[in-house]
Amino acid sequence: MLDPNNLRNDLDGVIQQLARRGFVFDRERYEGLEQQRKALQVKTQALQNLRNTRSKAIGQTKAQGGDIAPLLAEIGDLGEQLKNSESALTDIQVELDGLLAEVPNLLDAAVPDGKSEADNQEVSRWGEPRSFAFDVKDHVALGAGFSGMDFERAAKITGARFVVLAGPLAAMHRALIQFMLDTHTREHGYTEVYVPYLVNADSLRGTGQLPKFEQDLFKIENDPPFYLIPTAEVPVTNLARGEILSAEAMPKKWVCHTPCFRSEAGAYGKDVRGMIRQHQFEKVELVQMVRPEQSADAHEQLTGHAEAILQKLKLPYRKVLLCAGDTGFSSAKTYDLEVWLPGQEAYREISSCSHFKDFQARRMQARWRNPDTGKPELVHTLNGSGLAVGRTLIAIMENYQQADGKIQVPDVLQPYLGGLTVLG
RNA sequence: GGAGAGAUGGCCGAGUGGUCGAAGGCGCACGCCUGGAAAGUGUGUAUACGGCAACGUAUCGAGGGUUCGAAUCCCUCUCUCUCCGCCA
Repeated sequence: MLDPNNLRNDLDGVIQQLARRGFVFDRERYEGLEQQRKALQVKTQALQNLRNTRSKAIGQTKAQGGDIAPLLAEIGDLGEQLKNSESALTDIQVELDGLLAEVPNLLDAAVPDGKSEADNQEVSRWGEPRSFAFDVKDHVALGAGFSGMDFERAAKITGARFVVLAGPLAAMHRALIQFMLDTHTREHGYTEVYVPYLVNADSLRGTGQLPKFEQDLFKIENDPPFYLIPTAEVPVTNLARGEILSAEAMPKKWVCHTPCFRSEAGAYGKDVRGMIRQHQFEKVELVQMVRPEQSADAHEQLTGHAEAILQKLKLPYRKVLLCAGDTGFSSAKTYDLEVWLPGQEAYREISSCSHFKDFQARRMQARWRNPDTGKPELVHTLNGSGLAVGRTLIAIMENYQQADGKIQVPDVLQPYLGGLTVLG
């Protein structure tokens, strides 16, 4: 949610900034609603004031043993008027909230212009893509080679865009989760949390998936409805919803492993081969809640924490700053980390690290008490994948493959696999 | 799933129709006292919206209702706790 004061004071500026995303702000509707809101609010409060003073007078008169009949007569249809005014005000506010809930965050000044992925800005590269003396296979072919990756059976059990992993691949998948969690908790200062995988609508509104992106979610009929989490960002960030954190408790740094569920509506035909785009996948997520003045630094650090995993696994990657058109709804600034996939001869997204500033915090009312002012203020939230586990598995398979179709185990993972050095 | 008890400010806790945004205590902040500290003592101590301000309005788990007036009465829901059942 944008700062309502910002909208009132600098509407032109806000509209201009939103245009960078290609978002068209309905100025006329907003101004109309805002005007009505103001008028109705003033009117409603005046009526409430009248009711309060009259009622108080009745109370006093009664306490003194006076006759309240004339006072009661004076009230007339005040109650009716007030009720009408209040409900009109509520209607306007609901409409206004609905309008504002679908407005994306303002972009950070550093975000480059652009419409799509093609306009993203490469910031840096790490590692050298390996050259192979044999024909490289992609992860699907490699997985089929030792029967560790089975899409047919997954389709039988459930449907398209699911996978069954078996044997050493399943073990490495698990080892990766463990390795990532250990690294972030032991070396980067995060606190591990375990959270629900089903969340309510308020949580999704808090982080920005609702109301606009319901089609991307799996919804469970329940009263009230539950949703399968599309990312741990939702339950973890919402830990602070409606709370006021003490200054000493900041910054909050949480790491959380969860499965993630995405309906991938609108992604038909995209990445249909293999494990790149699934309805269910595992992710280790980093979430931070920091003081506003520290959030820019925290964003760089958090991205570095995700990079550290790729570096320890010796996987070549590049860091990309997303352009205006490719930056997500709630984010002010996003870095993607893209890992090199020899099977595709391309860098593919494996982590997305976003800085939301106070956009999510305002939706959630996640605050901290600023010792300088003594007042509660909105926190800044950040998160990033550290990393997407399935895609990391793929990257290891493709980058560490041997001519015989077997896969070397990265050094850092060997302790997690009982010293195993080769899969296959 | 069955039975019962609850939800009030940072915390504890009073308050069953009127001047209650809410007694009292704890905590916290500032001051007094002190050589310094403890104790004692004084004052202050929620959030949001509107307003330049004075101030006004709302909020006692949430939503609805009754009433001139609701923390207090009624209805629905949510959550917490206790006991029974069931289960990993």
